[in-house]
Amino acid sequence: MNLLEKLHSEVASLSKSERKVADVILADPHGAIHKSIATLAQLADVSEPTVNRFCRTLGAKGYPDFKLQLAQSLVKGTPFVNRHVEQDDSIEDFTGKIFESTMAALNVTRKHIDIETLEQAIEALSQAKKISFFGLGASASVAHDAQNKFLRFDTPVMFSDDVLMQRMAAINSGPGDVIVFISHTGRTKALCEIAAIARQTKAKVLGITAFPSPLADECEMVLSTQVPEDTDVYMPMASRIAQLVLIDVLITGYTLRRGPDFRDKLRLIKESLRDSRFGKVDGV
Amino acid sequence: MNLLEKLHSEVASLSKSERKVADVILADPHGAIHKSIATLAQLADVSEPTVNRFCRTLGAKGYPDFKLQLAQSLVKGTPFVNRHVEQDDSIEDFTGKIFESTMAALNVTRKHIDIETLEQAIEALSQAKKISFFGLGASASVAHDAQNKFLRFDTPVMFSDDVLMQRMAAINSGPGDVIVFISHTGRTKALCEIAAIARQTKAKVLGITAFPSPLADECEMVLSTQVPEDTDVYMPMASRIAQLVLIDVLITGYTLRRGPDFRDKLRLIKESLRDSRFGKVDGV
DNA sequence: ATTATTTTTGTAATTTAATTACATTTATTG
DNA sequence: CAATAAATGTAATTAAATTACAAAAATAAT
Repeated sequence: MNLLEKLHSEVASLSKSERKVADVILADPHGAIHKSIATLAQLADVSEPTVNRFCRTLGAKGYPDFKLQLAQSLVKGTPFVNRHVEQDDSIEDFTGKIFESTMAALNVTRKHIDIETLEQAIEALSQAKKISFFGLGASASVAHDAQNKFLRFDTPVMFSDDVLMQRMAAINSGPGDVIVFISHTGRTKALCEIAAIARQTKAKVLGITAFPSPLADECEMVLSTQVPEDTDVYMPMASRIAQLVLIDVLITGYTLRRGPDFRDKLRLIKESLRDSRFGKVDGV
Repeated sequence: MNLLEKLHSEVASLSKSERKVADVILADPHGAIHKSIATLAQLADVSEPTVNRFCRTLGAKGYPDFKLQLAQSLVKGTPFVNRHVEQDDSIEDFTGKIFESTMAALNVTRKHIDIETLEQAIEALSQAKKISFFGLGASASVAHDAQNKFLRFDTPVMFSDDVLMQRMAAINSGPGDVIVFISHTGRTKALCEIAAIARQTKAKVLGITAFPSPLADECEMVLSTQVPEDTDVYMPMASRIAQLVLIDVLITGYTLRRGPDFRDKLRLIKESLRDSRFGKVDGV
């Protein structure tokens, strides 16, 4: 709870003089942060120590600290809150909510990311003989995207959103191969079975999925993207974005691990794409 | 521009002693807001007036005002800064940078989003006889994802990452159809040509792409996702995320526009997927 | 109702912090 | 290598915040 909210909720329990101070501040919080304790005391018609005590009552160390906290609580935005879309939202409303929820999801994912697993995953990828990305439904496009990124390197990479193909590929994998399973829920039966098969071949199995979940159990390494989401009515949105950003992180780690000479190759690929574009070359 | 950003961008133009002050603050901005001018001067090994002058250089009224502004710019946890990944970054470092850059990109996109175009686009989609999503390379997976989302409704939807297929589909489109072109650069020649063809058929052409750009010129409606990015060495990451979130916004608008009875259908689809999963049903 | 006790508030003194004026040093240029 | 301008520091001044204590108000108990 920030200071301003606290102030609102505690005015009732303040003493008479302290409430006078609170009133002056609440009337113009933005102005208050530039007032000295003397000015504020005068405006509230109380003594300076009263203002000081008031600050301490609100949990601040003193008047300057109080102003600091007040200033911080006045910063507008209150972003990163996962608010649900309502039927009568205006376009601005739900657009803002979606962007904010997505950012909130990214924030949560970043905070809970397991660096150790990430390190293992990057290590495994950079030493892989072959890399595969498997996903179904909405997660298929995430897997597709991952393949697209890794296609720029010289390690063989495949992607599939077909259960039979995935099963066959899993059976034919072996030590040194990395198979990445992508799933929002981690509960898709077909994918769990395939992950189990893949593990028996001693291939490295990485899950980008919910934890805990049946799929996570089958994986050697798990990067968790569990994000609280309103999945009842709408479809997974924010969690899929989190998955994609995780893949961005993986590929960045992979690129860095492979060293600078590798980056020259990337530049070559970019140049080879130039002819298909109008002027000013850029990424795809 | 908040104080912290300003500080970052102006360190270069500061004098030697002032830069020492800046360094101390940048090393621990959160700590700085609780230091007195004397402590800070001591840490930076400069005199107190130097700190004071430093504050004025940054546009503050004095030291207390500077602290106030600094406190405010620290509220969001210092995200939203587009910092580049460096060769010797640790995993924590570049992970943080990627997440932050992505969030920064989303923030920029949200701010610059054209609500009017968005409204037109949602209107067009909800009345479409057929919806197509076209993209190439990395943007193909974005288009793929969009198709996946719209497949849950009763409007015919297609996706293609094949230039010939796209061309044929464009020729066979007509009034009432909506074709969405997705491209990071907006400079892919093949896609521009197809967009031009599509327009001649009187189909509604929506671009999710950079503006201004050759592709944007061919589109009736453009949702811009131009994001400053380090595209020289690595591949487009943040801008693709912005495109995906825009699609989330479009589909949310579409769903809301179609009304509550429509949402029951969504629930039916979800239930039909239940059998393919272990326990606790959820989105895909 | 009145006194004792606690709580609240204010006055004045003290301490701490920030700023100003001016001197000195350091860099810059002809 | 002067001469000038810019940058930095010292010391004095002013402003701000806090503390200690006393007075007043409110509450409780007899």
